[in-house]
Amino acid sequence: MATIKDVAALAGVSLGTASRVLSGSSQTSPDSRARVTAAAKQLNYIANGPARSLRRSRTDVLGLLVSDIRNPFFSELAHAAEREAQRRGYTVLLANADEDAEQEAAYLRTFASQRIDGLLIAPQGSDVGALRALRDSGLPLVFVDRAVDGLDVPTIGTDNEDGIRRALTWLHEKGHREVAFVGGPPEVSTGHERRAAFLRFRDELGLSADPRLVAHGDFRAESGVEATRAVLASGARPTAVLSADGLMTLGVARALREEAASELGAVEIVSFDDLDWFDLVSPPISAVRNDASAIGRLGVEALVDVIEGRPGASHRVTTSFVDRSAGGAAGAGA
Amino acid sequence: MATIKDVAALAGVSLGTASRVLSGSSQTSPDSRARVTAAAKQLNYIANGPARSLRRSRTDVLGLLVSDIRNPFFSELAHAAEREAQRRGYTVLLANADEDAEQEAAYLRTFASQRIDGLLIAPQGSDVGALRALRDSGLPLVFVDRAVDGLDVPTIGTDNEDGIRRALTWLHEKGHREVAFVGGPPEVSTGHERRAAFLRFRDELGLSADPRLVAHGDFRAESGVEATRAVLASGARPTAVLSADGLMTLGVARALREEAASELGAVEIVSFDDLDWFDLVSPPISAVRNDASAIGRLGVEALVDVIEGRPGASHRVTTSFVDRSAGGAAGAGA
DNA sequence: CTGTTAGCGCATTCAG
DNA sequence: CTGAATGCGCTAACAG
Repeated sequence: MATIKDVAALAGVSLGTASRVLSGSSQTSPDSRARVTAAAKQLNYIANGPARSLRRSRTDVLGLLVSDIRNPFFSELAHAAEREAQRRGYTVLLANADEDAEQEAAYLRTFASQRIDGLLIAPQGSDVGALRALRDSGLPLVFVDRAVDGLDVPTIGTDNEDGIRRALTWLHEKGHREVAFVGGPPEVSTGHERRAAFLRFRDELGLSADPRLVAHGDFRAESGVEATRAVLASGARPTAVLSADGLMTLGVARALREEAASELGAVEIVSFDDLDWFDLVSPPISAVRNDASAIGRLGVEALVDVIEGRPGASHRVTTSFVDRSAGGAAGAGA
Repeated sequence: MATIKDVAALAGVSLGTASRVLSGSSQTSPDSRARVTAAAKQLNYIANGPARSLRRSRTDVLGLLVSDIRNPFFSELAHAAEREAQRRGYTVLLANADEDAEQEAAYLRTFASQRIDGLLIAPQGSDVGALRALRDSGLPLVFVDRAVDGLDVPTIGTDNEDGIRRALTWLHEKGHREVAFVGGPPEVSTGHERRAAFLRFRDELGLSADPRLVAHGDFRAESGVEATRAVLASGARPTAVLSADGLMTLGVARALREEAASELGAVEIVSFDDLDWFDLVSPPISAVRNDASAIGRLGVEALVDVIEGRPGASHRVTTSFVDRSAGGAAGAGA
């Protein structure tokens, strides 16, 4: 691999001049510019990133630590974050905690060692200490999707309460009174917030407060199956299920399908997170649209702000409701 | 951030000794070991990756450049690759070409600059020159999912011909004669191979050779809609559609659903790539199971082999067929 | 505008 | 087994 020294030699200029031309950091004569550029092209020169990072003490790399890359919500978020980062001159290093606190910790170390310029993270909620240490060590940090109590870090999340309100109001209007809730893990902020909102609006709307209607999983499909089975096994007979996560909705649908074969009628499903196949099942699944792209984009924006010394803004992205029921205006928002 | 110098000073040893203890590269006395370890912990020392990389001229990072991170096939592949890499002591830097040759080229440069130890790539098929240059520059390379002609690089792909054969044989046995094919872009190896296999087995089985039954998209959902509409608009009346990609299958299903409302009966869908919601639509979608996890795993294995000087083995992962039709033994493999 | 020089933090030589 | 010294490739002073 050619180094900048080779380029300088071939161009017949000093190392410093070559560096200035290649990084465009300061004025150079048209002549040197031409010769260095030509030499670089001829040698197929590509700057050595680690050396550059060592010297500049920045990497132009952002880390993105998601909870589960196979969850469409996060792959969408990652995609949007990557686009936005590239637009701003950063590269994104993506890592997957797989809903596992230990892996999260391991990647936190890896990122710290790589000396990334900033980290976008959907925290599992467990190791507040590690996150605080990272933040205190000066690493710009922004939370996406999930928040962590007691840490003053910009957070871009969804307005969970509002989303749940839309879903329950809609169910209530459609006449449902026995609504089951399949929530996420209570130790994760989204799990907790959505559950709290469910309980609150359930009561406000006068829906059944039967505790057997409430279950929770871990944001993975299989747990949606299990939670739904648990609700049904308890003897409760919901007419609708509100699932707090898109992947879990898959499990809910599958579990209801199993049961439908035996005894139950059609149970309505409403999902927090809109997946692209929800219009294809029957009955179609209505959903709270959770804007992963916006969260990814705003997350990068806030992170770059922090990196560049500006205050990073927190956001609560608002949701909309997609009514896919027979009478509903499919795709209608707000 | 504490440096190794700080650690050495606090431990009362020389920089060299501290380095030896921390990297375990050579024998050290129990005494120094204890003191250095303690000092490192006290200072919350995390080695500076760029400096380390510069000195060792390796990064312990593998690049993974996928075609589309929102395609479940690739998020599954990425997940498996990441697990396998971690198991072998590497970190994966994941990037998304978004089915775009220019982005692919941009990330190729970024990776080269980062001096990653090796690259796993699902090539778009276009810039053979850039890939050859990379390979010739000495970067260990392995292709996943897609191959590139004329480049001697280990390739882990699916046995496309076999998969298409399974699908068509099954359709033939179910009595279908008018089978439409929604393929991928012919310039991508998987697009080309699956199309060629379709044509071949279509003729061998004596299925309709009506050219209006063949269309192609770009491996994204929307193109599946368009290709299906095009087939139907041509006046052809397929009784089944074979889609060459999971995301496109989503589009195929959506387009057929639209049409079904107006005039068509139920058209059977078979998909190359099995998505997790295929059992939930009616009629359910049968599929060729394309083992993304195996490809990711074997890809990392081959890449690490190349990095460590061993020859990297190419593989054709075999498929199985998931029969979800009324009479079919759902989940049956082979 | 340009050449020269000094490190960034670390692993690794070379002497002890 | 350890300390001292060297340089990986690059950018950013510092003088001209």
